[in-house]
Amino acid sequence: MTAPTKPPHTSPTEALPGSPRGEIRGEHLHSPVIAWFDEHARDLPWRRPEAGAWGVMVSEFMLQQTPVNRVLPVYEQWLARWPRPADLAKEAPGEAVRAWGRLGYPRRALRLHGAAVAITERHGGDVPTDHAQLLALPGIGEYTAAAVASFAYGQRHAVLDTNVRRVFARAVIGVQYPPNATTAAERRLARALLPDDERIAARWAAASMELGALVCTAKNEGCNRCPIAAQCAWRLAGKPEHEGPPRRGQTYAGTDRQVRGKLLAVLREAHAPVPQALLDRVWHEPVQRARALDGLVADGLVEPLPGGLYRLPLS
DNA sequence: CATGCGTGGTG
DNA sequence: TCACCAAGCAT
Repeated sequence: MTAPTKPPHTSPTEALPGSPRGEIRGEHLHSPVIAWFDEHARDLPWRRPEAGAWGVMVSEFMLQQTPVNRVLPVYEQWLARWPRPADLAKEAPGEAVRAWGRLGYPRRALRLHGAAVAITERHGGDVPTDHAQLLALPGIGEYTAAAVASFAYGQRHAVLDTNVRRVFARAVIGVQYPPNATTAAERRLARALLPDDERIAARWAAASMELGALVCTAKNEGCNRCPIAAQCAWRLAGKPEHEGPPRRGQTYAGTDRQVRGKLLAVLREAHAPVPQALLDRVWHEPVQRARALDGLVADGLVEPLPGGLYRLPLS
């Protein structure tokens, strides 16, 4: 459940900026943000009651690094085809990869399939409610475990995604962007800001995330629409620009990732084993091409067959 | 803890 | 145009 070997911190509120006497527990943020959420929350299918925990979990996998608009149609197909974890667990993993389409990072499809198998075997086919059990599933990390427990089951967890981190960085810390990697100080802050009441905490988690997604965006932030603009430390400081080294951008053109994407696209479209010669056409450079294909096989995304044939994995 | 991992939209 | 970005995870 809780992290085992954490040295006792001094005062949990000691390191909170703008919290001279530790009275910052978020009361001045909760009400306006939740009220804003009640008014402006998007009507997303995984937020409807009928989505259930499985719907929430599928959406969270798909939303890991992929925008909502591209997730929506795939999510609908996925839930219609595999309405319960056991339905997906029965399929070959390659079918999950195929149905993933062009969402990107297809290892997520493999992990979601693996999670469905584990849920079927270990949890009687029901998405576990326990945070630690969620965390133990493939493809579920700190964020997703908290998100499923909070959104699907209404539990009280600090849900710290990139949107929330940005909202906290601005509203509380007073800087434009959060650190590259999530820090202990951010986790501490998120826990300190979590409302005591379980139901309100779950609402707060969704609301603060939505605020970061719709208003407190990375670029072109909409302070004029922000319910906590009056209390925002960053805005009050005159919205200073991010200092320090620019965060490393993700190059793509010419990388193995691009080659892997092209190879997998061929295999997704094929419904019979594909000869090597067909895969060779996607990339001119043989060394990189071979490395990319080997990587896909090593990741379990591609299954090699005798005779130089390849397909999406049957097992 | 820095890297690798897809894809398409956008200013 | 092209760099940057979008609800992370595993290693």
